[in-house]
Amino acid sequence: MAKKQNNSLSGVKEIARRAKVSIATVDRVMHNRKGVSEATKDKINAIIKDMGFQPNILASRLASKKMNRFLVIIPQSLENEYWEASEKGIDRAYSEIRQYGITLDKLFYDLDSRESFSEIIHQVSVDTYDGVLLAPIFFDEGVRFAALCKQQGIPLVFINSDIPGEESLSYIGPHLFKSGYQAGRLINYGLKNGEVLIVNISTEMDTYHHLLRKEQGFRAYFQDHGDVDLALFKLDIRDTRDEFIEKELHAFLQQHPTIGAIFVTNSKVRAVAKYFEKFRIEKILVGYDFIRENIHYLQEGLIDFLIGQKPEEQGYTGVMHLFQHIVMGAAIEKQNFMPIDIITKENYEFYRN
Amino acid sequence: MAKKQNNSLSGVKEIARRAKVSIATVDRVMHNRKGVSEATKDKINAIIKDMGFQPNILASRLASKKMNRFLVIIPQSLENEYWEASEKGIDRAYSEIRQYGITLDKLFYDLDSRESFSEIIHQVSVDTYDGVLLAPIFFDEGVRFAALCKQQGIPLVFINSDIPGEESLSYIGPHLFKSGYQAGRLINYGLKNGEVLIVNISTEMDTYHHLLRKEQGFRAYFQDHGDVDLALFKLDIRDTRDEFIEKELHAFLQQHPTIGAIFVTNSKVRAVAKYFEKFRIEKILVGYDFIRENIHYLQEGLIDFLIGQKPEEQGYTGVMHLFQHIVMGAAIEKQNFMPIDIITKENYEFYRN
DNA sequence: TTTTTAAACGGGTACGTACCCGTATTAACA
DNA sequence: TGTTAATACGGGTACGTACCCGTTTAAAAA
Repeated sequence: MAKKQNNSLSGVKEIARRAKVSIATVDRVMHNRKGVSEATKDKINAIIKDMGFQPNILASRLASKKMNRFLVIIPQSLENEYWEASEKGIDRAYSEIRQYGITLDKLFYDLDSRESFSEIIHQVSVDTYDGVLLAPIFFDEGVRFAALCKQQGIPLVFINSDIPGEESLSYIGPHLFKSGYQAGRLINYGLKNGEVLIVNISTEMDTYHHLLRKEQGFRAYFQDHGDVDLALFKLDIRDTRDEFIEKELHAFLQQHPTIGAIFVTNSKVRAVAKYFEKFRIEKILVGYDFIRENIHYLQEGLIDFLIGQKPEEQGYTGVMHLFQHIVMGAAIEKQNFMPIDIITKENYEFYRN
Repeated sequence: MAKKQNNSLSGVKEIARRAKVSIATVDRVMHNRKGVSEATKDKINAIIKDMGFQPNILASRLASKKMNRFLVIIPQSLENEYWEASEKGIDRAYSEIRQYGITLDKLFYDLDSRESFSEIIHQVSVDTYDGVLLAPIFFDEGVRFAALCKQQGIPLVFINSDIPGEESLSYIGPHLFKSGYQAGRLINYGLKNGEVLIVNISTEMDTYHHLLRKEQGFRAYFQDHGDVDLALFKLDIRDTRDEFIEKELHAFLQQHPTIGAIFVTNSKVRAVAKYFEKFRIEKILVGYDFIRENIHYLQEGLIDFLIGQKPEEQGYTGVMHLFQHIVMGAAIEKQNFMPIDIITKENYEFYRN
């Protein structure tokens, strides 16, 4: 069963023995510190390569006692299941790596307040951190913050939404355009007759911009499949209160009774489902995010498909990327798109966000 | 940036100081070894609880040098992408935990040969292992092996297919019935007219049994949704060669030209797609597994949906469960169903198996 | 040549825990 | 009371790596 190890022919000690130098010198080479002649450096590197030597991370972390500080800046998760999941993923990652000497600070901003974000990035001293995870909802401020990190040489990981041109360690999040494209397919596949309506529900301009990308993907699907010549209607709702949404929807659908399917570009699909329930409307309904109310309407059969964006995994992966890069010195994929998950009444119970 | 730790008010040393005993005694209590009086044991336990002490796993593993041996028994992955993925997941998990002093042996049997499996379980000395991961394709032999492990007190994890009544640490794999149910939904949602055909392609009885569970789920969907009164046809093909499959399919479809959708209960869906391609047939086609050929036909638009069973994750999770339980002493979920992933032409590029 | 100075390297200790081995303490029995 | 034997405990070393500090060696300057 559980036995003891035997090998003393591995590790830095063995390398030192083979190279006829001390452990300290091997160590210097491994961390490319100065104080080693080119000759011995080459010899040691050759031996390391030959042995396929992998340093013992346990011993390494134990001995170094190096502490790394990570900073996380995400929207408040209060009453927001999506960001709650994201934070959960962050916490899960943290619990796995804290024993490696990581500390993690979390800062939250208000999803509806650009100022709250601005405030945070002005108050925090980024240079006290070794890595930052950011959900850059607000574009301009995000750009400024990224520039700051770059200048300080601090690795920055984006989750949920990307700021393309900006330098960053990696992006982890959905491919908005293609998830909209996927929604197009799902609706086109099932639609027997009638027209299609796209609904954007948002008050903030920045978040609206994300919805537009999904809408573009959605429209692209129907353009690419012109065999079905279908009218695509669009409705922008600038208020997130249920009554307001209901009113706008109702007005629109009175005017366009032939609508057969609705695509809601975010998690507010629940409000549309609620409206459907109230007026006993049966249309194809597709929206976003694995959150309680949406799942409820999925069960009820009012929502046909939800597209999941894996916020939990985004948070987890984001922190892990920082860890892999900063602590383990590993190379990181620059673009890391989440899978476009299709959630239905039949498979939601097995779904992992 | 990266600084040093400061705390010397944690760890066994601090416990020893508070309890006015030596580190060795604290250690004895923590591993409940004998040689400690009840009084001091209680005192130390109280302090541990009070401090909320968590032993440093790094130091612990480093010092103990305890080796754990895991055994993995799965089908040969040669020319089988599904099991190839599974093995990849196992290897990924192994590479993450090997530094904790784990060694892992892999044994492979032939998916088409019950004897090859029988042979393995008779030759291996299970008692030299601390945990076993098994893909129990062959039912009876699986039962026997599970009994053996139970008798020896060795934790056993099943992946891919479960042996219900049997004692095991956990099961990790798909919910066959519900994945079939999901397929039913997908077909019913998209089917404009025509009838539905279920195709089982398998030569081995044991694997056929798994297909049956999916078929049952599929049928259940149509029973639960009687509003669509639809004929469900069924075709069993007992040979996995493409020509044979083509012939059987062709014969059947000549007789039943009104079939509008086909559900193939395993990864052999590629053969049906190939047939569709050859004869330029356009019907809804749903099948299983994220493997190269299937993806190809997905791209071509010949397969509409693939249901993924996450073999890579199954393998990974399986090994990790053993590790969590045996090394970390953590509690493990007994049932661990994989998500029922829906893969389409639009989202396959982001899919992770 | 001698002195200065930097480069190149080795010795040794520490990280937090595991566990061997030896000793002090106490109980049990002759 | 002395002897034995178990019980209770402490000292100390090891795990593999990091890194401080000191010493040797060689090159440059005097």
